[in-house]
Amino acid sequence: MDIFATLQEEKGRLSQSENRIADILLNDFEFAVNASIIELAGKADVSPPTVTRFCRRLGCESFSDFKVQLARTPYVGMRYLKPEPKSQETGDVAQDIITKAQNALFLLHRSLDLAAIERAADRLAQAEMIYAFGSGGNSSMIAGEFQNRLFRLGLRITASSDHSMQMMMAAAARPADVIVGSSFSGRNAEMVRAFTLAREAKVPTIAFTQSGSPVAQAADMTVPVDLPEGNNIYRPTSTRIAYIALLDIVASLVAYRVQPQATVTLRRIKQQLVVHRDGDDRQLLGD
Amino acid sequence: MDIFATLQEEKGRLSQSENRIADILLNDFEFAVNASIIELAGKADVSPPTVTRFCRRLGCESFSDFKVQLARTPYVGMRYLKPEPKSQETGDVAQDIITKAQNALFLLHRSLDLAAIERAADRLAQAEMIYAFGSGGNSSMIAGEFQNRLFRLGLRITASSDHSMQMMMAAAARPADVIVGSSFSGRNAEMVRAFTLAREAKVPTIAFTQSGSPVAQAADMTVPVDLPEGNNIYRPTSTRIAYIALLDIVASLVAYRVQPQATVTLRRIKQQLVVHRDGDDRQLLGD
DNA sequence: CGGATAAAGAAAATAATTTGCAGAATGGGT
DNA sequence: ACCCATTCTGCAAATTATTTTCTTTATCCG
Repeated sequence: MDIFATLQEEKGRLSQSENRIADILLNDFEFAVNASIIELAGKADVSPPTVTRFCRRLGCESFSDFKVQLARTPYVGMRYLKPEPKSQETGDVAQDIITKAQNALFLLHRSLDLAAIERAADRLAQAEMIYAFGSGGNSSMIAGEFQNRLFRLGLRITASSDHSMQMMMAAAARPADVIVGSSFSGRNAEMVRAFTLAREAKVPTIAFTQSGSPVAQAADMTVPVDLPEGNNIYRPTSTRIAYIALLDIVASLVAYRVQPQATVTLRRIKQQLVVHRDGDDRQLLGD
Repeated sequence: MDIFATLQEEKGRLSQSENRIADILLNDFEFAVNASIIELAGKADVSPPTVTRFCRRLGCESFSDFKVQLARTPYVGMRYLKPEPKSQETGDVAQDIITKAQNALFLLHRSLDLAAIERAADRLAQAEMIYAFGSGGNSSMIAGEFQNRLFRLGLRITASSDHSMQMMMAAAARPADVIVGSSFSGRNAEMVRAFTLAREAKVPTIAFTQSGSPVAQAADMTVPVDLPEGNNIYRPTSTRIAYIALLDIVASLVAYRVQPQATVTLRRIKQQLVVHRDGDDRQLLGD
C-alpha cells in the first residue's frame, strides 16, 4: 500500500496539525520529499514530534521510513503531468509520454477491482468459446489482443471489430460461451446493442469499460477501468497501455486456471515457430 | 538524471570501497533504500564517511538526499522482478504485471535512441504513403497501431500482417513512400525478404526492432528497441507495452511535424464521432 | 463545570550524519 | 625498487536530526 492511499483512508481521523502536514504532502510533494523533519514541521507550523506521530499513524516505522515510502510512490500526480509537455523536443516528448504511461499504470493499479477481475478470469477460463469485441481503433486493438493472448492458452477465441459481425456472432453464440467487449468511452452504442442481443440469448457478457457507462450497464459483468484521459489532442491515450496491462492480468489469471492445457499449447506454438525460423530457442512466442 | 545512470557513468572511477557500496545498491536495492548510513556502511564493510563521500560523488547533497534520489528511481531492477511472481493470487499477479510494465517503460526510456527516433519521425512525416508491416500477433498489433495513430494525422497509411501482401506492397511502393516494420525478435525472415525487395525498389524502410538483428540489418533505418524479455511463459511480454510507448513517441513527433494538417483531420474525425454518437464532447477520438 | 482523553510542544536523550584530520594505500615517475 | 604526490579511508569529534519522555493545553462528554 502506498502512502497516498493510506492518507486517503486516514484523512478523516487526522487532527488539525496532522492535516496541515497532509496538505503539504499533497500540495508540495517536491518540498516534502526533500525536507528534513524539522523543515517539514516548520512549514506545517507544528513541532517535529507531531510529524513523527503523523508518520507512525500512516503506518511507517519512523520519519525516514516515511520519506522513503513517500519517495517511492510511483504517483507522479501533478508534479510531472503538466497538461502540455515542456517542449516539442524529442527528449521532452519521450519523457512526457513515458511518464504519462507509467502514471496510467499506477492509476490502474490503484483502481483495480480484483474481485471483478477474478470473476472475469473464472468465466473466461470456463468458456467453450470466446468472442472478443471492440471497435474504433483502440478497442479493436484490445479485442485483437484478447485473441492474441488467449488463443495461446488453448482457448477458442475470435475477435471482431465489425459491428455487423458482432451482431451475428452474438446471435450465434451459446450460453456456455462468453462475449468480452472493450470500450474506452463506454458509449459504444453498437456494442450496447450487441450485448443486449446476447443477454436475450442468455450468452454471458463481460465489459472492460468505464463503470456505470451504457456499455457497463448492458453487460452481465464489468471489469471497470476508470482513468482520466489526458487532454492534449496530439497525445495518444496512455489509457491504451493501462487496458493492455489489465488484459495481461486477466490473461495471466486465466492461464493459471487452465494451466495444463496452456503449457501444452504454448509448447506446440513455440516448437512450430522454432522449426519455422532458424532454431534459435530464445526467440519470442510470436513476433 | 537518475542515480543508476550516474552510477553507470562513474563506475570506472570508483574506488574499491565505493564499488562495494555500489554492489549493494545493485544487488540489494531493498536493503539499500531502507538502511541507515551506518547499516549500509556496515554491510559494505566501510565507514560511514565513505558512504557520505560516495553519495557526494554521485551528485547528491547528502546521504539523505541520496536516499530520496534512490527511492525515487523508477528502476525496479531485480527487486520486484523475481522470475516467478509471489503467488497466483490476483493481487500479486496484478502487481507483478504492472511493475514489469512500468519497468519496461523505464528501461525503454533509458535506452531510447533519440536521434534515430527523430530521423524516423522526419521520414514518416514526409512520406507520401506509409506501409506498416508486422506479423506474429504482437508485431501485427504494433503495425495496426501505427495505422491507428498515424491516419489521424492525415497521413496515408495501411497496415498488413500478411507476408504475401507485404511482398506485393513492397513491390508496389515508390521511393517517396516509407515502409515501417516491427519485429520484436528481429528474426522475422519474411520481413527481411520484404525489406530486401523494398531496398531494390529504392523504397526507404524503417525497422522497429532489436539493433543488430537481421531485420535491423535489412532496413535502411532502425529505431532500436533492446529490452530483456521476461522468462515466465505465462507472462505476456511487457515489451509490447514499451513498443506502444515508443510508437506513441514517434507518432507525437510526427504530429508536430504535420501539425496544421493534423489539427484539421482530428477535428473532422472528432466531429464525425460526435455526430455519430450522442453528442458528448468528452468522448475519445475513437473508442 | 469537572474529569477523562487526546493532542501538541519543550526539553532531554538518543541516534544518525558530517567534518576535520591523520594514517594508509595507490600510482606514476625516476 | 624507491619516493613523492595524490587519493582513499577510518577514527573521533562536532554537528545535526530524530525520537522519547514528560508536561501543558485543548477538547469532548456527562
